Amino acid sequence: MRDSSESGPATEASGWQAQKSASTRNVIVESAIACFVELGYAGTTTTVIAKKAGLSRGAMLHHFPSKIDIVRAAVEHLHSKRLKAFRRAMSRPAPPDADRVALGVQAFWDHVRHPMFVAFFELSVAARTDPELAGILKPTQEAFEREWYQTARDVFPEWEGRGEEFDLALDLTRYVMEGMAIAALTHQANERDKRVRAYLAEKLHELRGD
Amino acid sequence: MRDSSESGPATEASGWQAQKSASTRNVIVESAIACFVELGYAGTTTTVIAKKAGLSRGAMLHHFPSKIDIVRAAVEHLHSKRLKAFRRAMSRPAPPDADRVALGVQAFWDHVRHPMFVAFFELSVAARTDPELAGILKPTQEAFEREWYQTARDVFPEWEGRGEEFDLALDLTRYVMEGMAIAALTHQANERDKRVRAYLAEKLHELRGD
DNA sequence: AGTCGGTTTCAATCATCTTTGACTTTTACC
DNA sequence: GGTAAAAGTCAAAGATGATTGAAACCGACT
Repeated sequence: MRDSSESGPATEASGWQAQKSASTRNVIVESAIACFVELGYAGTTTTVIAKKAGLSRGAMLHHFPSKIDIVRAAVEHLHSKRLKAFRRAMSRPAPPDADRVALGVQAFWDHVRHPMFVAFFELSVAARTDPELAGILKPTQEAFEREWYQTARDVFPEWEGRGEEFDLALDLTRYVMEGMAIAALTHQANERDKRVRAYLAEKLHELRGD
Repeated sequence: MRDSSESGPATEASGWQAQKSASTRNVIVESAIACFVELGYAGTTTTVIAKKAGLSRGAMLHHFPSKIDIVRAAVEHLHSKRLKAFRRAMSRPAPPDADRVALGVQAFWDHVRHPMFVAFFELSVAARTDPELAGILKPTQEAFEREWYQTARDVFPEWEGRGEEFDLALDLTRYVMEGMAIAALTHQANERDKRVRAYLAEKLHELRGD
């Protein structure tokens, strides 16, 4: 991190303490996310988060007065990181003659295989029967959905003007990929899945008008 | 597992008490399944199950000494009912000139929209981070997967000989449908989803060689 | 310079609540 | 009367949030 010797207009977090505090909060939040992945949402207790973060529970509860505050921060953190990674993966520069559809399919597949997707998935499932969590998650989910559509439009501008086919392509991609990723959480991802992804790419080409 | 000393395959209740006992066990198991749907796996406590079943906890624990026993029975119950309903829906008689592919898609869609799918889904997600539950669920999941492939083969015998396309069709169908159903658990199922299903049916026709 | 007061970070303990499974008692049926 | 079903009571374990206590740090003042 940056040191504080700079005498510039440090509007935020100029103090050493504030910086340390921010860092600690970050550790806590990332520990919580790791717990969602490893232990599930239900198995994630404040005790476990604190242990993984290497703090006492009391210290943690100083930064986040209650568990729901940690969850709130984790959702936010997760969202921004996931969105950034997704955008970067989708809009990775490619040679002009590359199969951008296939690359996009691969990028989406990598996205849903990432632990962050698992964490978000755990939260989504828990939110189905937990209204408070649902209230926290809802805006984030909607934002991500909007962003995913926008990113796709940016990456495939030539698709403009074929709104029907474009929407269908996006919906289809999302459902196949998410269904496959979720199934792969329980049993093992196998060779046949690769074929499904190849088929999907083929059909996306058709929908684009190739 | 008090295997009564009686000889013969009289699994059905012979005595009045045994019959009542079986009936109560059934009520308990179905209450547990309803709880999975309404409250999620984590939210399903023995207290809630007993309340929904209209029994005292003590009475319930007489029939199922521990919570895991209820879960075990619920998984079994769920499996057999789900499998039966799926088979019936898939192999429903249709007029000879009907679009059996479209009917199959619809049947599968109805299947994943059924509360039993939600219950099973909750259990699957919980099993990801709960080895004991995973051990209970694994054989059941594998059995259902086998049965789904077998049922599809029975319903579409003309697909025989096109193994590659057939497998692809089944995988694709499953992933699209499950992905769509799971997404519909959080946000609302919309009109565009209908289009995706229609598209899926169209592509299944292609894969069959129509 | 050096010390004092106050604040921030971290640690530990406590009381409360929930869930679970064991145990005991009452009721109903054969 | 004896046996199974149902109900009620109990202690142990775990999780949460609040409170108290200790250590490090910052700014200010003599």
